Amino acid sequence: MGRAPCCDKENVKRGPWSPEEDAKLREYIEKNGTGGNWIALPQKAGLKRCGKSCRLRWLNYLRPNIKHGEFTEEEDRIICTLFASIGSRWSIIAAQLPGRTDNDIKNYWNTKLKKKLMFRAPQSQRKPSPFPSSLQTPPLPSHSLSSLFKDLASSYCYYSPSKSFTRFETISPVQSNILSNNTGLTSSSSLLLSQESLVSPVQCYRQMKDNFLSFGSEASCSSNSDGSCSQISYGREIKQEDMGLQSYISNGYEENQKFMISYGNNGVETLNQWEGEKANGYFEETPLDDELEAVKQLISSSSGIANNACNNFLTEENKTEAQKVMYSYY
DNA sequence: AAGGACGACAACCGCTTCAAG
DNA sequence: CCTTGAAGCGGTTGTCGTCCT
Repeated sequence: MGRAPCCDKENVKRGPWSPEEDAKLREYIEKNGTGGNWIALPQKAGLKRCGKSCRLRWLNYLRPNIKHGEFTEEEDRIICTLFASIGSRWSIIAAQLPGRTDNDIKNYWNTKLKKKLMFRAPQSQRKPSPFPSSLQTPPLPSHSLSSLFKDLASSYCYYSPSKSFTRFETISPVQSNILSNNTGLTSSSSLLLSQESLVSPVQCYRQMKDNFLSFGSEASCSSNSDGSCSQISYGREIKQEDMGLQSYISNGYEENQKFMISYGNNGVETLNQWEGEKANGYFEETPLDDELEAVKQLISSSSGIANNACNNFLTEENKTEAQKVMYSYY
């Protein structure tokens, strides 16, 4: 037996919303809220629309503080980075872009950003990284976890040059052991993460003081859309939206274990160098041009990185390559 | 000027998730 | 546990405007 339809399709209006309908919906919600029941809302609001349609209209268009129009370069970067990390999970990506809706971002990706990436100049035509080798991604074993962290590190480090970092948490002995045993990283390695670039896509970070985050340390938490941290959870209790990292945490670690902290020789040094260079907007990976070709192929194929990321989060070799290319996009 | 191609984006569809009973 | 139904989500389609021939 199939599910009953959410509304009587014969008697609901479809297609574009008129200004009158918008006004009715806005007025009703501003006065009464959604009441937690979108199905009943259209009738109460005097609209001949499906509840789902009302919800979409409100969330994507009428809701206060919705941002329309051009995406900024910073937003482009966020979208690219997160897409490379988590795939087409637009709602999560949207949560990192205040005022943008998942629909907006999805449309923007499909119509513009994807093409922009596809037609990106090959590396040979881009400016070289000015960073000392110590600041570039250190060599790591070709272990999948290492690749995961390496990629996440390069993306997050790269990608928030405007953020002011003021504090650094060094790795604990416990963390050191875990890193050594599981990722091949040494205790002196550290990972810098900025608040704006890392948050709900993985939702297993711990917010430290002063805009600093460590990744999935003893307490993980889920984030709100404003990036704040409200719900503390541990290891296996992380909810489904944590997806890839959740399964990674569950399978690869004991509960409450700490992991993932920083990169480079030591945190302070890395931080200082970072502070000194961040304004330049560098910090790019240096992929080969054939890697760019790889990501182009992934994008153009129907089973591209989005599907890979969703179906087999952060384990596909080709996605790792795709990430590198995307990170160096700017 | 006509009309076809294309791009942008709003809206819909149908599947999944989740919580309540 | 199981069932049910609302909400959430991502993929797809529809529509409209603009550009090009």
